Amino acid sequence: MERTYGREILEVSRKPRGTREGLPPLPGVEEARRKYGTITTRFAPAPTGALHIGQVVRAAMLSYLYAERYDGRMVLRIEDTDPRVIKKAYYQWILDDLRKLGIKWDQLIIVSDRFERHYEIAEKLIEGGLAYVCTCTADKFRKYKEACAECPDRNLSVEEHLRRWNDMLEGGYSEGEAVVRLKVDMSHPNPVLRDPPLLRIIESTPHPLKGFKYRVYPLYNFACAIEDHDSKVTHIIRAKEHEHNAAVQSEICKALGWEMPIAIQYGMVYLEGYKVHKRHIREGLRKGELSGWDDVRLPTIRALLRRGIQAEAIRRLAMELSLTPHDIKLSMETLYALNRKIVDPIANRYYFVEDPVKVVIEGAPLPIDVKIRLHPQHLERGFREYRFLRPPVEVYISRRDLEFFKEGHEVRLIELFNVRVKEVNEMMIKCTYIGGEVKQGIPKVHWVSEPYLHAEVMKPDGNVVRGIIEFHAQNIREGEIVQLERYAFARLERNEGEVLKFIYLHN
RNA sequence: GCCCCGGUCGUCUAGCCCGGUCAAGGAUGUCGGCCUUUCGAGCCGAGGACCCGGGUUCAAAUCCCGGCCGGGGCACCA
Repeated sequence: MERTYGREILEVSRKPRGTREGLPPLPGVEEARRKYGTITTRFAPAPTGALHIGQVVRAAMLSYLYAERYDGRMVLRIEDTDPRVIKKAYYQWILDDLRKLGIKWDQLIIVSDRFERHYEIAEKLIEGGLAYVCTCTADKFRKYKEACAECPDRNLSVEEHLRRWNDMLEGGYSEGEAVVRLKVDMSHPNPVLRDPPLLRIIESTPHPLKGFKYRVYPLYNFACAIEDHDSKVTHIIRAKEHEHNAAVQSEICKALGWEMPIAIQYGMVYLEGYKVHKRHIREGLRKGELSGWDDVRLPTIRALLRRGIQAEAIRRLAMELSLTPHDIKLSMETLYALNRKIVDPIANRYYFVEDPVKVVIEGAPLPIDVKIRLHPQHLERGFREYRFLRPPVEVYISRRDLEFFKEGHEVRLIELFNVRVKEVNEMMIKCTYIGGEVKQGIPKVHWVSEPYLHAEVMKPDGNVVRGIIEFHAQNIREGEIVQLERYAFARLERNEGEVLKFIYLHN
């Protein structure tokens, strides 16, 4: 008798193997639709600087893509609840950067417009005995927290706390002297749940939008709970640094009888070779080491766009990364690979020669006319045309290609003709013409001839490479991405007439 | 110290919930070849991973326990 251990019947055919098609499903979509009619995601940055790739590629992009996929809504919320760390300019930057990435939102909330609402909720919680005004110093409270002890204020009457709350609003307490806390449990195993703070006083720094109008400001968790609820957010997508915040928000919701949205905390995103902390960036900016938030050395959206990274590449990257819970070390190479495929068909080709070396060719059958395609797969875009009338024929090659120019060796000047190297010295290379037909098996080298233009390419490390570029490059529009053949893809940032200034994209 | 999360090719990811189809798929990078008047794109091929140890089971990448490693949090920041 044969015994089979395998399943005898292949019941359901399982999910297809291999590449995932699009985004994995979001949990709780059907339930959210039943309850709220549609799903709503949100992206809630603080205006503390320019958005960077790590922040955007998941939190922002996936919030948008999921909203789009499920035909839901996306809320963009500016978390401007700490006037000490935010700046006015960044509000607009956030909107601009997101728009350039093709991210569209259905509702924009500036949290500072909503403080009255926050006060209303705070008062409600205090009235219900669910929150209280604590006058411990931060230090002192930390001690209570460590000891799982309640602070004496906690059990004062509701009337007293209401009085204190009023004092907070009216100016009876100064910065640091009072804070509203949610009454949870001072001996909760998770320390963040031991009566977390909800609102605090900031009176010495004017708010960039509201000035000194308010002196009581909500903390992140309180603002999130209220704003997510009021704008009917069903799915929160954020990094796992917020894991414990989800628990706090859940407690706030519970106290208010609200339902907590589904919170998905994805793993940390580390960018290989970058320091993404805003602290580092601000420091570099202050010291003048960085030219701005769009400095090419930075992984900010502004810098990436400036270099020529396409919104579509970031979108594809987001799809690829999705919402996995483990930490990842993201390599820029992955982004470059995606971008390269997008940019390759659009980028016209030009010859750029870094650190030029002169090549003099004798014996060429003049005149010679050559037409070089702007793009190898798109003839319709036209040509770069050249005419050599009188001897000697002179071109420049890149010093990097010097290795091919050994006496007696043959080299093809791409799209021009083949030469044999006669003599190499410090100043120049002398060659003889040996035919125009494409010859296989010999090195092919690009070149630039007179009249040429000067070009500068700013590399990702901030260094500038200088060289010469063909005359036809003056047709490149500012902002256009081209391929400097056998060198790199680059974006023309400025055409200064005599000098073209490029930003290096990737090879 | 306390509270949490996670560990599949170098990297990113599929599979894990519902154990067998997985001697683990895709992408990227690497190497080789083709194509191409680019070191780009495209095409073909190669190499490359289930953290470790127990347990459950006929069968474990998948379930359970322990360990190890990585990460986050313990702000009157977000």
